[in-house]
Amino acid sequence: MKENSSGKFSAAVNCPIRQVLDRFGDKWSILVVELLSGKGRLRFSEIGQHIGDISQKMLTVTLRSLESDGLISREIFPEIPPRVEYELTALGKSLVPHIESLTGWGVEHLDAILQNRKAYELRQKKTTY
Amino acid sequence: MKENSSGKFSAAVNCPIRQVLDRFGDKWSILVVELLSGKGRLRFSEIGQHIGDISQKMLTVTLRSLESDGLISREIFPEIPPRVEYELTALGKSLVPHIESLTGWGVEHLDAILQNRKAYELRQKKTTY
DNA sequence: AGCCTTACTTACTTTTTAGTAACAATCGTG
DNA sequence: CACGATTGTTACTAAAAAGTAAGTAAGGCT
Repeated sequence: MKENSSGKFSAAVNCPIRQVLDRFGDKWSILVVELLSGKGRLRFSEIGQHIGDISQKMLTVTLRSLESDGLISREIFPEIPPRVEYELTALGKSLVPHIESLTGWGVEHLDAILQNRKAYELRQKKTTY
Repeated sequence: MKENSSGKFSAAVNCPIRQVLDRFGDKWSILVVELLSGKGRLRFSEIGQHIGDISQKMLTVTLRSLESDGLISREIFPEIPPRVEYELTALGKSLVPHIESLTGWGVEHLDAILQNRKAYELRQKKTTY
């Protein structure tokens, strides 16, 4: 199953969906965007505390890539101990409703999905036996 | 940075956003849903050809998990060689607009993001030097 | 008898992603 | 003069995701 060699893409290779997924398919980016959307402006440690189980390393990595893409801004206060505050840029804010559209669907249909999964498992067991 | 022990979740642990990400953060699921949304009903090999660079294994895995969640249906035709056709269920179809909302944003802002990235790289080089 | 087809499955390897833990920088405080 | 506070970085490790390649089934065709 190889890439087709025509000039056009076969509905998938290098399509915009992939680029969005490559960017937001990671574990923390969308979570940080949503958090900053709800809380406004937060410092490094506050984001970590709100998320609860993110490591310092991944928080740094995630914030850097969001900053690099222009979705959040980073302000350093020259104090000791250091203080750094993050908030969504206009671009970041423009993304929020689209995330919430998706998570809204998730909330609405999560129960149905879990029930489907259970039913599927049962079907598998039956036919295996 | 540990999970907080209060009954409430700190805006993130076990929140719906994570469940959606856990489900659709993989490389192929959303792609398959979008494809079936556009093409209607497709057989296994056709999906593979349209996507272009998915392995048989990952296509099977992806289709199984989508089926298990009730997002797609699977019909086996008892022929030889075998024929199996997939299409979105009502639940799967209900997800499509939300995906397209997100990818629409991606298309609209991808250039800006790429430019931001470039500008960020340059800033890094300057201050490192 | 051997090859073709399609839709898988399985075992194994590689790649990617994330976690852990220790260290750096810097100044105020006890 | 060690310690704490905060925001990181770095090296190393573990785990998850994905890729590769070979095998399976079952009947039709030559």
